[in-house]
Amino acid sequence: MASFTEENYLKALYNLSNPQGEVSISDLAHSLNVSMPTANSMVKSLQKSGWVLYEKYKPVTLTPKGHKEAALIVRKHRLTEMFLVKKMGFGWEEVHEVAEQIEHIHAPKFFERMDEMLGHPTIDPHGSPIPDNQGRMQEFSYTPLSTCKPGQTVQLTALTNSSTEFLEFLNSRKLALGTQLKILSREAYDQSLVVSYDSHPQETLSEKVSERLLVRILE
Amino acid sequence: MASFTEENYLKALYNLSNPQGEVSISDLAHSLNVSMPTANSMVKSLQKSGWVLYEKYKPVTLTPKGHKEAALIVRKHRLTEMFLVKKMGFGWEEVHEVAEQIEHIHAPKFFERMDEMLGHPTIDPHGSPIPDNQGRMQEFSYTPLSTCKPGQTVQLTALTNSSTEFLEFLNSRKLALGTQLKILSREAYDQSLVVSYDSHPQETLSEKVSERLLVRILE
DNA sequence: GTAACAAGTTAGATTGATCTAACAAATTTG
DNA sequence: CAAATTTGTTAGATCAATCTAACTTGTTAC
Repeated sequence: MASFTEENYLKALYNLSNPQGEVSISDLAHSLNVSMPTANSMVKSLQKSGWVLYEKYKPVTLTPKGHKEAALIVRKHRLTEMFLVKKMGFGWEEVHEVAEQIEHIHAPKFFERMDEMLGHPTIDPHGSPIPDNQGRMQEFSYTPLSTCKPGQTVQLTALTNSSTEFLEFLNSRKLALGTQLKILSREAYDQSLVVSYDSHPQETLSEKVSERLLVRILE
Repeated sequence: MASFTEENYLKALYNLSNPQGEVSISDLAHSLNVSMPTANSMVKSLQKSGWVLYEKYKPVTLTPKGHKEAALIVRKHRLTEMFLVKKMGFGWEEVHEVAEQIEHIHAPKFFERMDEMLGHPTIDPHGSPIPDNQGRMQEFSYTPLSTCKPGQTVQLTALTNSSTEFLEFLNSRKLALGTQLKILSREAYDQSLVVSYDSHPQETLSEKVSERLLVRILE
């Protein structure tokens, strides 16, 4: 059984993995706000318990066991976020910190009930996929809005960043998952995009914003 | 800010306090399943942080600050139990362990929402009072069924013990909070009571059971 | 290809929470 | 009341998780 701290390391490794499943000690330490020696010694201990593979001076990779454990923690996190939004009336910008705590609760039935009450959702309130109860996560291939072309119509489907500040920015522009956007033009100088949607005939989105918005191209 | 462990000590002190608000080190250690030296050293550290009053070889008492903190943890525990039963379909015998974990979540709004959704309940699923958001708890003066007399009609209002086993026993006899019982007779030998209620014309309850059932006398 | 820099490691200390062994104080009991 | 028992304390060790300082390895840039 992984401790609270170990669970946080596993989750960080899961989220930081590159396509080869590798994470550097320095990225890990950074992401968890601990020093490199701390991350280093924790990785050694995770290795002893069979959660990760690790060799001196090499990047860390999760074992299948570690990968599944991490995915199930992410599942609990995302189910919780969905529950807070859909069943308890929270805004999508408020749920991260609470979910960060509730994801460590050991009570399978509690999360199974959430899952049922939500009708077995496959994405969380920010469009991120929810791993299934075996820890398998389907990969969506969404396009960053920043790579779309003027004239295209797209639908906002997910975010690459779910910080409170970003979500509050989206709220202020009335941008939500599902919103259909028409791309009117791109400013060559700073790559900002001018778009229209709903009752917003013209709205400018900086590149910083548009690269964090994932969309499905409609036409 | 109290740690997870400190919160458990505060809650134990709250629950174990005698009418003078005192708790012995040995009761505390017992209740938390730690050794006496552990409880002793933790009490010293709780004292340094202002949660308890303590002198060598004397019982421990909570300070007003400690008492309020403990009451607010108990509030989170009992609100959670009620939420699990009323909003998520759990049985009253299943909720203790989950609530034991969720009570440590730091997220005022999460518990405020539970409270609202439940309509500001004053008792939990086992009839125990829920402290208000200032940590004040109203005292009910219920009567143990064991002290009632044949001929009386009473209503089951709370329990002094909420162990899974006891709750499952009550389930098996279809005894729930609110059930009205008529006391038919008492067996002089073992103090067991014969009662009738609902569609149970005759049911025998041992003294061990009847002293854990708290009732309001109707007539 | 070596110097500079970034990344990773080792050593050693600290803190919180726990333990056992040994001793001391308080309480109960014959 | 003195002996026995229970309760409480001190001392010293351990383990998980963290740190800083100092050193080593690997990578990058000229």
